[in-house]
Amino acid sequence: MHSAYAGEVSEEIRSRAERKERTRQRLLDVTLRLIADRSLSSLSLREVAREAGIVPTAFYRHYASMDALGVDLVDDSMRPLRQMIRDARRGRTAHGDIIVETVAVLAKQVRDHPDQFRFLTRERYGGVGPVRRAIATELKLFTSELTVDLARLTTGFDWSADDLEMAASLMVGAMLSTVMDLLETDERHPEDVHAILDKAERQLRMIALGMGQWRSKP
Amino acid sequence: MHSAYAGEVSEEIRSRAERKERTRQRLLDVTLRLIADRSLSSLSLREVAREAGIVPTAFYRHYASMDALGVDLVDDSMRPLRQMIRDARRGRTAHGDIIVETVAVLAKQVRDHPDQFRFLTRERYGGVGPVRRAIATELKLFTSELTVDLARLTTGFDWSADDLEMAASLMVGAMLSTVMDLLETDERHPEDVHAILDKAERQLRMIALGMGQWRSKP
DNA sequence: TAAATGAGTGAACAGACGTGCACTCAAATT
DNA sequence: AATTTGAGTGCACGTCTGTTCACTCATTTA
Repeated sequence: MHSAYAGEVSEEIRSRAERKERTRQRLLDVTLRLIADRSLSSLSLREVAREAGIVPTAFYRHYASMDALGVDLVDDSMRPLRQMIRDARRGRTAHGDIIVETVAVLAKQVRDHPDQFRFLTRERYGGVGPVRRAIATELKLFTSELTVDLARLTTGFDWSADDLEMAASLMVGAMLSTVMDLLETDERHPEDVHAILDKAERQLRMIALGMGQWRSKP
Repeated sequence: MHSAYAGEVSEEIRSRAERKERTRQRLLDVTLRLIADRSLSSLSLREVAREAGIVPTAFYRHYASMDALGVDLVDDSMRPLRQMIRDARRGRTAHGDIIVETVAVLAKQVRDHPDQFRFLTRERYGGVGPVRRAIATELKLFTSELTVDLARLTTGFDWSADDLEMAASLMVGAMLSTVMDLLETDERHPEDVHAILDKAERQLRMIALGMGQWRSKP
């Protein structure tokens, strides 16, 4: 619980700005941890402050409200998703099945950052206005990244921009469903996880088959 | 606001059980209305009671907690979805495009029962445990209904049960995404609604194309 | 007709909440 | 070395919460 050498293991903190940043990060971390099985709106400012080891009023030195913290948390939680795109693109250049690689990357990111993904999927529609809009914006960005990738894969088939976006959002939707299924699965049942990932692969493969047959309206 | 003839327009209520049922229904109605832009967990028992015109303690005559009310509300909100299946099946027997009919039915149900759909999509992942599980159960039922329909349409192509379920859940996912998009769209912009429905049609059509190419593993 | 039932009342409680205000006291600035 | 800054403190407030308890009184039951 407490290491006698903790103070010597971690770097010394002298700067005031640095201390503030630490506290801010701590606020984000405990919030993410606390909403593992509840919604952000059911979380009180006092509870977050208490868990972060500061007095309620000190919270205001960092955020004007819990909503503001929530919006900030969206940025923070999007990092694993952005990393996912980079990893997936790297996997693409290597030999092997694109779909298998993509699902594998997805599974790894969800396994490594469950709280972030839980927050995003939970608050995507269930959250309060500002948070919901922030997530919608980021996911639209994510979808348009995928649209770019799809455009590269469909050169010569004259897909319309609208159809590319349609296909991309279908894929993103399937992937988000997969994420939520993964998060609701007890990780001590590896066969369940495998079934979910297998289903995700088949779904993406079926969409790919559909794309192969698709012809955009002129 | 108040009609002088209100008492004469509606039926007289004498039975006690009937009065209780009215109050219960009123609790469900005001709850559905109040969470139009918030989550169920951010709603207080007192607020619901106040809006329903009863004293807080009278709430307990109907439900042991807000969670219990939430679970009951899932049943209530599922009615439009069940109606949707029936309507879609009826549309199927008539001449015309299955997909166009299905999307039209979906659009109509969402337009007629926005609060119910909002509740379901909001609390599906964002909600508290019991409500989330209740919704998951009902949606699984919905998906298996669709699986049955798909089985009928794919006779002779020896699809495995697993693959049928995979395709059905892909479709359900696309439809739920459509629902959420519809709910977030200002209904005073009919062209936005049209764009969303058009996208939904194309997505379902693309899945259908994929299914045409699909061969289940033996 | 008399008794039992049960939906709804009203006061009271202990606890949690958000936020205002005056404060401390290192670190940063001058 | 003297001054300013600002993250974090401690207290106080008014409000809202869930839940308890003893109650009323119309409807139902016996």
